[in-house]
Amino acid sequence: MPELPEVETVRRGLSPVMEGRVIEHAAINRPNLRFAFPDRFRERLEGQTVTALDRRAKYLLAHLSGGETLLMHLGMSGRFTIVDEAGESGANTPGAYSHPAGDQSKHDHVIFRMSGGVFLIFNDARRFGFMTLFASAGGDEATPFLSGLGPEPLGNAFSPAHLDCALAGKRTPIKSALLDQRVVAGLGNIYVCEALWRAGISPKRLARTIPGTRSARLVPVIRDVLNEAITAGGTTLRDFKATDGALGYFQHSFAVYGRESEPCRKPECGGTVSRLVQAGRSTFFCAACQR
DNA sequence: ACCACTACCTGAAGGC
DNA sequence: TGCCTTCAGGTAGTGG
Repeated sequence: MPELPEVETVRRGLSPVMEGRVIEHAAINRPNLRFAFPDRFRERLEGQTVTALDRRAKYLLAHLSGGETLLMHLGMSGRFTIVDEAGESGANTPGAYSHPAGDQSKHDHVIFRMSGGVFLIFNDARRFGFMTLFASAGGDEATPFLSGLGPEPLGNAFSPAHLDCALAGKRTPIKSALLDQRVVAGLGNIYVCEALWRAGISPKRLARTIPGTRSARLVPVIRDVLNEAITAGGTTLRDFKATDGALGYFQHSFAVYGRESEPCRKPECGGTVSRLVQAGRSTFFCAACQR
């Protein structure tokens, strides 16, 4: 599910039911997701007010009044659902908040009850997601999950000059380099494929051949594709939903992703989309117009 | 230091 | 119907 546009869609959905509210109860239904939850996780969350909900790359960051920040990653299958009304089964009773509606849904691993009676349900079938806490005062350096990240692709620090520098000398294919969160933070498999198609750059080209005119082409199309996807509410491939259940619709705008053996959408190109595997991930591209 | 590859986990989809 | 294989939006860790 979640690359930057999907995470941003989730952030926008959660923001009104998290910011300024207190985490009254936190149900942690298993000891770990991808990693173990931190010590005393529930106790450190309960009673805290969420002062702001931010996104950094594909991470959601809930800043807490007590000086810690809750870091959340959706992995491949993580999703948040907002449930407004508590079920009839005494959700106000301490200990009875495991699931608001009682319809035990598999893989509902973490449930927050916020002040105002709203439940936030984190469901993650594959458990590649994770949550942890770190000291807010330390900033990005306070957690290894953030400390090595490259710039936000929609921010000012992401520029052709930055890309030139980050890609210089790299012998890995540009496709893999753009998936490296140290180069630029937030791209995933879909948007890298789409951006390379827009820039007319072959995914097989070595990263070190990009600096210069190709970087200058790449930076604006990366911004464009992410902005368009955010506007579309992200991409729904099989199960991504916003917190209110809305489906993303950027998948209808794909030029190459998932379109193997279909015609290239570039006018006059006449090529066919092909698929290859790079670093264990599918790459979709048009060999005719991507050089 | 770089880079490629595997592991982590479940579920959906396709072939037989 | 059911069993088997393959594939999936990510990233930490390992080993060459």
